[in-house]
Amino acid sequence: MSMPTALDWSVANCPIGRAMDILGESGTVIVLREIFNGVRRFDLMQRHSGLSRAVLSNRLALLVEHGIVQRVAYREPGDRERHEYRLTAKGFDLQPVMVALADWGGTHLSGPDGPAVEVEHRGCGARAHVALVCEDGHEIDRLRDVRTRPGPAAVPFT
Amino acid sequence: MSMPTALDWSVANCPIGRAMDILGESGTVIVLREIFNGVRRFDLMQRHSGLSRAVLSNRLALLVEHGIVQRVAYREPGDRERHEYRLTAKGFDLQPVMVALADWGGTHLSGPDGPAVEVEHRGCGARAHVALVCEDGHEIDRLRDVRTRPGPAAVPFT
DNA sequence: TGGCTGAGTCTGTCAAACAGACGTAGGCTG
DNA sequence: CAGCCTACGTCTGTTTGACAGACTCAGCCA
Repeated sequence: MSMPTALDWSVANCPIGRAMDILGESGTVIVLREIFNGVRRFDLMQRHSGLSRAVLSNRLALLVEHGIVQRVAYREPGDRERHEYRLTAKGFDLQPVMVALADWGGTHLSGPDGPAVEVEHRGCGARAHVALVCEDGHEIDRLRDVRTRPGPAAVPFT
Repeated sequence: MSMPTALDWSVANCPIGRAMDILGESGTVIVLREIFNGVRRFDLMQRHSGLSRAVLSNRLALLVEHGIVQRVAYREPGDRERHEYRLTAKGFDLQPVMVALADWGGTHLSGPDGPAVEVEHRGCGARAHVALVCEDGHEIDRLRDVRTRPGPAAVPFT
C-alpha cells in the first residue's frame, strides 16, 4: 500500500477517541453549550438545557474532574453561599469545537428560517465560523487538502 | 439586563442541540473518525474502532438516514457484491468538527509523548488546525472576541 | 460437500437515562 | 420562632441502550 494512513495505527490513544470519552457522554456538550452561553448555575442550567438533575449533576462532576470547568463559590448580598461553574482555560479551548458544531448544525440541520443561533465577531458584528489553517499560515479552503498522519505517540495497529 | 445573550432564547432548535442529536449517540463520532480515515467497510471498521457489531450497524444506519454517509455497492473481481460507506458532502462538512476535536484532544489529553495522530496540510506538510475567522475576513485570534447571538429562527425562552 | 469470509442480527445481562419524589441548608416572612 | 421558599442536589423504580458473544445468511472456493 503506497499511502500510509491512520488506518494502520492503533486507536487506543487517538485524540478524538480520548476527547469523546468525555464529550461523548450524553449531555456533556449540552452542558458546555450552556456554560459557553453564560449559564453558570445549576438550576437555570437544568431548566434551560432540559437535562435531568441527575445527569446534569453527573456531567458537571465529570467536567470538573477533567479540569474543563471549575466549581467556584460566590455569595450574593443577603443570600447564602452558592457555587457556579466556569470554564477553565482547557474548557475554553473547546470553543472551536462548539463553533464548528454550531456551524454545521446551522448549515445542515436548520429549518427554512435559518439557524436559531449564530456566532458573531464581537465588535465587527459579522458572522464568525471555523476555518482550517496550517502552521505555515496558509488558509486551507479545499478541505481535501488536509489529511491525518500518525503523530509522535502512534502505535501500530495489530 | 443590558447584555442580551443566548440565555434568553429557546434551545429547542439550537444548532448544537440538533447536531448532538446525531453526533451525541455513543459511537457516532468514532464511526465518522474511521470513515474520515478511509475505513469504509463494515468488518474493518468494527475491528478498528472496537465498537460492537450491533452498535456499528445502528450508527451507520443513523448516519445514512441523516444523509451524512451513503451506502455504496461495489464488487471486486471474483467476489460477490458488497457495500461500503462513504461521506456525502454533508458528512464531509463535519471535517472542521473532527479537526477541532483532534486538536483539542491532542493538546489536552495526550500523554507526554504527544498526540497519536496529527492533521497535516497535504503538500505543504505543516500541521493544520482550526481557527475562527469572520465573514469580513478578519482572523480572530482572541477567542473571547466571539459570542453567540440569536439567529433568524430564534424563539424566546419561557 | 463443506468451509471461509463479510456483513450483519439476535439474546441475555448489566449499566445508564428518565421522570418525579425527596432531602437539606440557609435566608425570609408573619 | 414556625413554617415557607429557593437553590442544589440525591434517591427510586422503570425503561432504554450497550456489550459480549452466538447465530444467520449469501456467495465464492477447495
